[in-house]
Amino acid sequence: MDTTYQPQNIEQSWYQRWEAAGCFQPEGDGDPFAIMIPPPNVTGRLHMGHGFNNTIMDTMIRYHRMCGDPTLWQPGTDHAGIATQMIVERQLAAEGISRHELGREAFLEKVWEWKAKSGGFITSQIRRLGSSVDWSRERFTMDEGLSAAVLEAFVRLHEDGLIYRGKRLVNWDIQLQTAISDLEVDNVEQDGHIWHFRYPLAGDASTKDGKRWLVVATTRPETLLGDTAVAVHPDDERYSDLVGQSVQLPLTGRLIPIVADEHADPEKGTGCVKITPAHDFNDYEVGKRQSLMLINIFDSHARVLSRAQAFDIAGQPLPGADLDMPPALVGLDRFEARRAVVLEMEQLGLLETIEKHSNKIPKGDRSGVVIEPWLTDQWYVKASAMAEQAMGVVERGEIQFVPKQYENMYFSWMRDLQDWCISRQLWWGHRIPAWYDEDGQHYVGRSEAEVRAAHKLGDRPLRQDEDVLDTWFSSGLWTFSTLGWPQKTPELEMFHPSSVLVTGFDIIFFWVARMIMLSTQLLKNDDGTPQVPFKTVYVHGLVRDGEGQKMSKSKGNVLDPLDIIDGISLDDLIAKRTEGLMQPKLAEKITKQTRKEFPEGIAAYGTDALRFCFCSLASTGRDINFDMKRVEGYRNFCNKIWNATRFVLMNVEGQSCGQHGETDYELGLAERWIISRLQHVEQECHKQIAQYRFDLLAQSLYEFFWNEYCDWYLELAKVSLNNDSVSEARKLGTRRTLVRVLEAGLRLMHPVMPFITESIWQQVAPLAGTATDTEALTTIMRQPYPRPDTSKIDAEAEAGIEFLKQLTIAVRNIRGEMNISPARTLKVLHTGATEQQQTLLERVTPLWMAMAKLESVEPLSGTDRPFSSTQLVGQLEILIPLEGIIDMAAERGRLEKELGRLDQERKRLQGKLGNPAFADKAPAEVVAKEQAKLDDVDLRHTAIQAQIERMAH
RNA sequence: AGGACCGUAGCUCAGUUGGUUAGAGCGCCACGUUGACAUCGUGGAGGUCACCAGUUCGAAUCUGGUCGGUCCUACCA
Repeated sequence: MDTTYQPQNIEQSWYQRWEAAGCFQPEGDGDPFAIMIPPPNVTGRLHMGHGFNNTIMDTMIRYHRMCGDPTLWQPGTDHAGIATQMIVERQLAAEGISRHELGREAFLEKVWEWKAKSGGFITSQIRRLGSSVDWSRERFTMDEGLSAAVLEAFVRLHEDGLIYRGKRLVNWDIQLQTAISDLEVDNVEQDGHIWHFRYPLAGDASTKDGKRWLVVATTRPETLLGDTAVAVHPDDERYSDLVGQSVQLPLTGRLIPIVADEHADPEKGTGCVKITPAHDFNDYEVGKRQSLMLINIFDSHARVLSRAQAFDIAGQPLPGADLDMPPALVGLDRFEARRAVVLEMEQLGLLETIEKHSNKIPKGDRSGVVIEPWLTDQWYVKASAMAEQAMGVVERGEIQFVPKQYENMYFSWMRDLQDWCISRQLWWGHRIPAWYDEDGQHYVGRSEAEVRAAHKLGDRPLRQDEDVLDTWFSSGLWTFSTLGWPQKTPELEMFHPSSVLVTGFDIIFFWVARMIMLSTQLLKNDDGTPQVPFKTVYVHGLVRDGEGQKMSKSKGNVLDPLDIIDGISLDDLIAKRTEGLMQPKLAEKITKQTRKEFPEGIAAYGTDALRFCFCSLASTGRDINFDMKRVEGYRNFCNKIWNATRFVLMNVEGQSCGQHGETDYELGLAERWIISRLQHVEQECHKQIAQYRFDLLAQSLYEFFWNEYCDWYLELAKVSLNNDSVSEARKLGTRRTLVRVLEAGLRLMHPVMPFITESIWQQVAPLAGTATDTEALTTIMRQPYPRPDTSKIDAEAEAGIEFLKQLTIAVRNIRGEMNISPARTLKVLHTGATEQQQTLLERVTPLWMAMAKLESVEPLSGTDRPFSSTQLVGQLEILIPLEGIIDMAAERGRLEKELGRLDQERKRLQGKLGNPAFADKAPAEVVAKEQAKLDDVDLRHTAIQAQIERMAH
């Protein structure tokens, strides 16, 4: 073995061997355990969030597999409709081609080409993370099978009346030329203005204060052209007599009604609101209530139409009511139109004031352009009934959120859920299975043939809907479409509902909620109740950089997990971070910042260290601030494991360590102790995995292996192995324990650190007598996860070694503080041992002498105390004679410092115990505990006081 | 505006049902290499648990408030 841990030498080959041997496929006949991977974008790249997420999932998966459960980790990717189409369009644009020139079919071919080219990238990255997914079951949302599931789901939901088509206001992305859902809109704070306009009253009406106009305020003057009413509050007395009258809409001359509607807030502005139902979501609602006409003034690029289109509130065209737009405005885009309208109004003397105002503007999360509420025909999923069902399963605990607080988030979103717009005006995606006849009637079915047959359409010309479905529609079926639904497959039977979904809170709405709705709607349990997609949702935080900033390309602080695994030079990292920026001028800043953050680039830490780090960060918080120093620390931990193994192997080489079932061994106190500690850590691991506390799992493993096994047991083992007076049976016991505890420890750590544990285990297992050769590949992956054996918990050994540790630390403390060289052996005297301590002391003295490098240990005889530095272990006082060794002043200083500490502690305890309220009301147990503390402090205090006095003479 | 979460050592974070001398890693200081490991060992320094009030014998922990931070939802005509 190398003297240091070199991850690159051990990681790559093992993954291939596992995969080739089929180790990732479900096996066994316990309780099935399944995780469906949140499908990443097929053409995407791995980021830290994936790294984190995969680590958590793989840890659970490997754990359950080792526990013997049939374990499925279902991998796959989604087609990311908008994102992928955008990439390919951009590539075409670079060649000066638009997708429309290419045509739909040729364009889709290009997309498939791109998918073929780049689609394997992310899956190879997942392999590098060590994720033990079942690749033989890999799925893609555009696969035939999953497409069939999408088709079936659409048709069934339509049959159940849960999918409908309608002309409604949608979030229209004018750049991408498609509708998007509410969730794909970001509201961005922006400085703007509010314009106050006069709308002249029609006829001879006037307001109560004698004005011949109403004043309305707006942030979007251009929508004036589409106004179809002015609203006032029903209880607003200022305008009550005007309700039912009209205003004459400037620029168009149209008469529009004054209506009474709760939407108008008398407190705000003048209390009058212009209503543009075809270009504002609130106004649309007013329009529904007041049966107003809808007037659409824009084309799909939000340019003013020459002739605005009128609809009734149901979306039926009112051709007679169409109207010409002011010629000067025709063809202007919405922002040009805004300026033009304001200018015009000003010239007409109808502009009252302009106020500065900051408000939130809806922007498309992909395109970044301002979203236009626009009237279009779209397909919708009805939310209400499904939402109720989806809330029910969570209320009843059929699905549990971990941490529980996310249930609130889920419920609050579900409670006022809008219908989900699922159609997209894209080409890349699942085409909507609807066909139209010449009259515009639509028919939904699994195929054109089915539609024709079902509706007796003969050979009438039909054309299929051009649009595709929202990617999240297919992702929403993921837990069961990947298992073969709508077929009744054995996998579906066995692994659905899946066990746990692991995801960040940021996609609870996008994905989690929709999966729950679609699964409960489409799948039923044997008793007919709705079937959930998973039983638990483990929600983790988002990985941020060391400063707590969100990682993003434009901030230039993204990290690729593979660069932490393999390392990267500063120059390469800068190149990576500044490549393909949306705003090239950021490059300089990013370069500077990266130089500062990683002056040496990033070292190669290996997958296991990174994974251990991710686990250690998986606490319950919402933000995970990633710190490279911690990865380094866990790389060092790997090195520790590596070198401890080297030590064990060196010490058992060529000698028996009980691997052939030998029974002629004896276990000493140290052996019994470490075996006992192993049972504790095993208990802890099961517990922490069960409660999803991977941070505490990591902590337990780290502490056991480093602070107990390495720091103490290995040192104690040296004492046994290097001592001629120790019997061969005891030495055998030591070697046996060294190997077996290591072997169990490797299995314990394997779910978190698959590579190092496997490569070491291959060497250790035969020595522990646990490896079997019955399988094609003998691997730690298929070994049982250690289960604690409580009969091996040994309180006596734990007390003994605990005592030894205290004795040893006491001597080390004196050495440290007195600056006594570790090379110098010391004579130690002791006095005041209780009977129990005396017994223990006798047992551990040989170990103590070796651990603390002592020349002799003897009881203090007579009343003559030599000048000594002293330490107390309970009642036992240990003395290290000072003569010729210690600086008297230093010792005095040390003692006085300790005395001061004890003084304070004594005061605190005396105060507490002297308070009758405490003594009377606190449980006797607690009082006794405090009293014992005080006794101990008193004892120490007296002893140190005495020592100081002795030094004074 | 409403809601959620958070504020613990210089940094990144643990801290179970209230009962510890408030912990870990990193960083810092001192000392230390004839072999498991300097990717190391030993010892040490470092905290008014954001602040205020309350409940309690006892609060980092429970309650209310203040301040600071993050995020979500809604609205801003």
